[in-house]
Amino acid sequence: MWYVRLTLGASPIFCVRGEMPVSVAREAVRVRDAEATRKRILDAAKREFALLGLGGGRVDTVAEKAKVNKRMIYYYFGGKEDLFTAVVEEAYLDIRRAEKRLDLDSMEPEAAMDTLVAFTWNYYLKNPEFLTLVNSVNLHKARHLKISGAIKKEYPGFVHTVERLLERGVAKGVFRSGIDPIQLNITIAAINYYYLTNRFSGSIIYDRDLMEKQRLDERLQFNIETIRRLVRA
Amino acid sequence: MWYVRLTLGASPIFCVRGEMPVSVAREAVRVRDAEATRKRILDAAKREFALLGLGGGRVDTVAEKAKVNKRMIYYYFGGKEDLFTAVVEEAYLDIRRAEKRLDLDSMEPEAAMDTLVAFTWNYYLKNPEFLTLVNSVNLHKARHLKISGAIKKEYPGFVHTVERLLERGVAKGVFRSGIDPIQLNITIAAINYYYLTNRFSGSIIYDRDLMEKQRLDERLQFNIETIRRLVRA
Amino acid sequence: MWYVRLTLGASPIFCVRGEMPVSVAREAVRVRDAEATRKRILDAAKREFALLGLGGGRVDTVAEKAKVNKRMIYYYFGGKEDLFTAVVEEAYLDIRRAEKRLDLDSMEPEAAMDTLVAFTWNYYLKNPEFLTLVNSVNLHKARHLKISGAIKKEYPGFVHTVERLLERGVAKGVFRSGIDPIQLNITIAAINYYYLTNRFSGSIIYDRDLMEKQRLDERLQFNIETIRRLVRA
Amino acid sequence: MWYVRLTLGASPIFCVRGEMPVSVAREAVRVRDAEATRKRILDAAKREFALLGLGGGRVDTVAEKAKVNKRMIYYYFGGKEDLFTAVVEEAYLDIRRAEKRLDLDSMEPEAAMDTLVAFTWNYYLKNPEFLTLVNSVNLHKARHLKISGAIKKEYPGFVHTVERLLERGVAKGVFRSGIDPIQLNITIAAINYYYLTNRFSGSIIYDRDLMEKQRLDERLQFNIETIRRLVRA
DNA sequence: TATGAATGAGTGTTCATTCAT
DNA sequence: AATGAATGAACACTCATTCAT
Repeated sequence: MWYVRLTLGASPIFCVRGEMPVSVAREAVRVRDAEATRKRILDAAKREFALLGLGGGRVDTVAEKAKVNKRMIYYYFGGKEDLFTAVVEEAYLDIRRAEKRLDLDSMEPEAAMDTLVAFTWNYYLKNPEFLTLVNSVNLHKARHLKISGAIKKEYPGFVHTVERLLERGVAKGVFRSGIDPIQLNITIAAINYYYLTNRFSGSIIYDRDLMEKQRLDERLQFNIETIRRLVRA
Repeated sequence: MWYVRLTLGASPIFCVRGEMPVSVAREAVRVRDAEATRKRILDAAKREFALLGLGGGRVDTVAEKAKVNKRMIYYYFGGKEDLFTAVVEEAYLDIRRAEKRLDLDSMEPEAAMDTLVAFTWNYYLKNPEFLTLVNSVNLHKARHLKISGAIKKEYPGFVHTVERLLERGVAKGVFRSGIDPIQLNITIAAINYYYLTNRFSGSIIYDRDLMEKQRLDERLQFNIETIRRLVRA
Repeated sequence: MWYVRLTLGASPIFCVRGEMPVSVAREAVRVRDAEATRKRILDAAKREFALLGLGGGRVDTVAEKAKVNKRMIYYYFGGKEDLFTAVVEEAYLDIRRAEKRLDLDSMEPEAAMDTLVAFTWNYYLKNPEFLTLVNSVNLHKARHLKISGAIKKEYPGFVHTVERLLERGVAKGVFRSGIDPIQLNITIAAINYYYLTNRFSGSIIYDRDLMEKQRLDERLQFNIETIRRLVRA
Repeated sequence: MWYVRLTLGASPIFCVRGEMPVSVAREAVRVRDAEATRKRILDAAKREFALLGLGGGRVDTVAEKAKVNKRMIYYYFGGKEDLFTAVVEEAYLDIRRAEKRLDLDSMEPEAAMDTLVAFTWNYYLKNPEFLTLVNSVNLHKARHLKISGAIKKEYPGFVHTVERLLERGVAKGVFRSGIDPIQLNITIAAINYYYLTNRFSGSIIYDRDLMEKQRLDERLQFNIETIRRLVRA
């Protein structure tokens, strides 16, 4: 669509519009890439919401960070809350995709368990936005998680993987029986998550820089040991 | 406790105190009371910030909840962030005060350890605002915690208590040696905290109501067991 | 002057301009017009700040007077102080533009000097906002003037004009030599400015309506005479 | 008056009051000095309003500066505008009192005229608050000056002094006749006032520090010369 | 698909002023 | 004469969202 606007000084007088002749369009049209724009918005939003939460995050800032017109956020996502929902969904699917790549089924039970703990630790360490996003989700009572069907489909598979892992360990005689895979799963998440999400208050309370390289390595070992002792026969 | 204060205009002259006779208490009248107003604001703010975070919490709502004029918040606390700081400080001191009352030093090491886990669990369960406040503090990189000197004074004592507890267990031959009290402490907090703070997302992800009475009891037992196995010789 | 702009979406393609045919002008329609909105805000702000000063002027009132949404003031100017800065800059440039049109260089020195005094008087008389704006600027120690580069560029030219005027008068033998053009300039401004800016207190103090037509004419003559006597050989 | 207040914890229960027994009063009573308090408020207010104008000046700040309870301002002056009125009145009377001390009547006309110009210059230079106060008064169309009767009584005397001075000069043959004493008076004020009140914008516009010692001396000489030439026969 | 301009309801904060003692 | 606590209206400024092109 092209426009012809007639203005008197700075005041617009009238305006007509019509179809763009092909020859002009060829030269004038800027490359527009819907999927890339959507992705840029989503990435920017993840950073913004991770940094300031849903309440503190600003639509304007997201638009700036994504280098898109603010209007595009509404075009692609509908509104702030929907954008947040999309960010959360993507974050939850991302970690699940990474977990899938672990292929725990093909490892020995003990090694698989250590691997799972180490993976969780490293994922949280390298994707700290995930932690604050999960906190934000829970601050709002998971209202933004309920909507998403994709997540519900992905997660049972994961619990099942841990269940199989426990069963294989019991069969091999290295894990004790009767451990609830969900409780275990929560505990693995907990010991990694808490240390990192509360690293700021922790560093003050315990008067110790929890993010020093050596401290981090220590913590991972401590957590692996905690889970080993929890599951062993 | 009652007080009699003799003042000349506004200048205090002297003050005595004693037990309140019932007959007078009956007639107690609400008048201007700075300390009570301050407290009402602080309580309302704790609820508001716990519910919506620092970014989402509204000064107007705090004033409404506290039934005070909005201006009073600025009169007593200076501003929103300072109010949040005051809320956080009080929350951290509250849990510390409760911990102190446990008197772990007078218990056998094994019982003391179970007690500590159970106390942590129950405190979080009954004071869920504490969890969201801590999350908010960390979302803002503990900026609001740094200022407070009172907190820094209180906490080393707690770590020391756990340290003594571990030492006593080692001496008795029931705990293994070489456990870092801070790592242990973080783990105890983690396994209780994570389950409760992420109860909403957890209930969806695991398709299980994590807040059912029986589930809660189960989790406490699971956590006690986790720590027992972690520390035992 | 009219413009025809061809745009593809929002991207300008080409633009031509020419004289406006009357028939089209008649149908002129108000549409979205950034420049006009900006101008309306600036005009309203000038009136508001001139009336009540920077401290007393209200952003809300400016928005009302300009018939724009209050948000637009922040959109176009950033904030109250920046708006004031813009108002001040425009006011200073306006008087300079008017001074330029005088073309003192083409007049005989004596006439040019009288003209300059009369111009200053009449400009202040017809643009009383300028006087209060200058007062406001100085109340705030010219903080809002320092920023503007455009003003600094414009003013040396004016001093130079007066300098040339004095030189021509000296050469012609009608003005005495050794007069500092800046001191002269300040005095010309002073005798006109003071009478008008302090017209309210003056009318009370001297118990005389300083703004009566005859009084005003008298004052202009008095001022012309003052400067004549000051510069004459 | 003394008070006995009974409080339960922090909540006040009841309160009685009575006359202070003399023996206690002797020791407890703080010196209270109404006139001194009033003066402190007035001084603080003059500084505040001179600095920020009526719109920008804050009652709180005045109270702080005066080290009195804010309530006292209302007790002594009624309100902000009344306080401003009082400040303005005092400022106008102060300069009149100083002018009176000049005793121009006992000097030769030429010397008296120079003295008047120099006095005006020096008074403005040493009391810059007077200049901004006058500006503020006029910004508000002298609304705060109209009320005051004391001023109206004082000022005619001054005009009369200048009138006599002119007459004496004419009689002596050193001043020309026909000069309006009010116009002269305004001009004397103007050339001193404008330079100083607009010192900030002037220093930028003319790219010259108008407040340098030498510049100030120059200006005074320039002004004396201006008036000499204006009045001389 | 993309954009600059516009909006109304809020958001933290401050103001001059008054109350009760 | 003096004070600390309290108030409501207003303040500058920001928010998520929509309009018109």
